[in-house]
Amino acid sequence: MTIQQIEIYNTLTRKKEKFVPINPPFVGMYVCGPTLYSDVHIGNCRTFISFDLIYRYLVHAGYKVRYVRNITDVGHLEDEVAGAGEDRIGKQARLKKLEPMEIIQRYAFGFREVMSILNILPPSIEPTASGHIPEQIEMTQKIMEKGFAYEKDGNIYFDVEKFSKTNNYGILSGRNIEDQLDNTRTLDGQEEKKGRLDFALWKKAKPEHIMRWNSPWGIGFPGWHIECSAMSQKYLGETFDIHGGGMDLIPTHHTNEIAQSVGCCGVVPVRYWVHTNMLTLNGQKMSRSLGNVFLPVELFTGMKLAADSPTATPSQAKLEGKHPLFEKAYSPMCVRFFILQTHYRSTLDFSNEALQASEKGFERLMNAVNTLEKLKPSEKSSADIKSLHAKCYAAMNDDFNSPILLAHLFDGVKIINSIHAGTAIVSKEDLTLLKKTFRDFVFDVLGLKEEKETSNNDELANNLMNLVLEIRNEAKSKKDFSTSDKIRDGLAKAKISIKDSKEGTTWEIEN
RNA sequence: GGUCGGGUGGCCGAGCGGCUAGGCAGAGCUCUGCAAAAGCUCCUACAGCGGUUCAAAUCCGCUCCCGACCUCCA
Repeated sequence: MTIQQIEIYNTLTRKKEKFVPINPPFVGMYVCGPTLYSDVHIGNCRTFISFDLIYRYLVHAGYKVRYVRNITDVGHLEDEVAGAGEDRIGKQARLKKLEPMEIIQRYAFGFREVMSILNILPPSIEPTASGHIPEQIEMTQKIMEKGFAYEKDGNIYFDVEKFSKTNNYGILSGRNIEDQLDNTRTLDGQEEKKGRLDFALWKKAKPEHIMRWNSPWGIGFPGWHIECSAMSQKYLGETFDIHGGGMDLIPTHHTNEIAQSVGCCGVVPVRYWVHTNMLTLNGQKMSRSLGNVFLPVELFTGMKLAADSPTATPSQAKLEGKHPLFEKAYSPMCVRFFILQTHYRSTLDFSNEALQASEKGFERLMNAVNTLEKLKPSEKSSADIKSLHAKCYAAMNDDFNSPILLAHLFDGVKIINSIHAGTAIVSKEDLTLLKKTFRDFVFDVLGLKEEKETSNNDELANNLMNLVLEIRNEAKSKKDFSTSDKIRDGLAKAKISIKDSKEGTTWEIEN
């Protein structure tokens, strides 16, 4: 396998660049993972699906990827402004009388289950912030030694204005620091910080704050951005290839990550910054603060999570009633397909209509994948399979353009169906390539998988269906169509659909 | 208010100077006892107004709408 030449859109330069890893064929990729103070919503899932696509393609393209995706579990401040000094995880722990780590464990379990259901591959390393407190303290110390941070009553703040005198603080967001400082918006509780853009590296814990660790500056907990800098550096080095996350992280989280790393080590931490766009609902970003989020389990079932459900983990959630947003349940692979039909840098608006279109499209694609296995080769080909194969790579090489890839695969679907219908032919060699193309791209790269219950593994069902279909075919051959239609209608009521073809009758269970 | 990104056919979504994706829906035809599936054909759009160019959905300017970020958020 030759390594593909990939172009990646780099937020740093605002254009597509040739992807050249620091130490080929090795690639270091860090993606900001979930903050486990609540359940992941489907908007979060979009980001993880996008990076799963990128990870899968890099691996498929021949790279040896170390993919690090963190879990933030130290409890970021919920309401520093009002002086509450209580983190979200700690707050829930008190209210529900649970240990903080008990809550983390539950959300982590649910998160991993949802990832698995969506066929998102686990990263190479999934480090937790709470497991890397010493690294974060050490990094904070280094930043202080370099003079880019100051202490104030047990809190350590990063000095953005000082940093910006020798560095371009807004290099990622494209904002200049004067504009940001001039921002008329006023925030309360800023008196501790020297500058309004300064951010905490370490926070002193109030007595009621449950998640706490010892540090050179007293009992406290790490700031909101330091864990990603510390953990990426630990596992990928001071400078690594790709750093990703949702684009809402650009102006603050990632901007501060760069400042921390540069402030600590004097080198830029990341070569390619990759950002995914948001999932919207009626044109509005799905977010917790807007309250327009829905959960994967609700989408997969079309049901509403019960108010007293102890968890939103799909396998354990308690559901009640139809979800007002969904006309029906949408399967995980339908959702994945829906997301992959849009480029990762575009916003994607959720709607029943769009989801149902994806459902049909996904089914058509998977039917063709199955048909492909039954095709017989001919002497030569009437379609250009090599070109199709090349176009699939070209699409992915162009900034992981999955919608274009799918468009090409659907061209392939037409070819497959035409061959099956006898209006096109393929050579043996081309058929092998066509099969490889579909297997590689549909399963390995796009990460789609068959969801239909393959009836073959249920001997009882198979035997029964064979008998029923045999009776129906006998009736048909006697032109006893009322009997044959009665069988078909009866099966349809039992959610079993059948299709007559030249090779015989096939059946499947509708989802 | 500042910064950034958008407005594409009935819907979803690519493209980002010439070759006018793809999916879904709709119409007709073929196949079929009828369905379903599949094949063929049709429906040909780029917010508005100017400009640059032999050529613009694609570049430039203005206008109108929408969104994101500036405060935790994928």
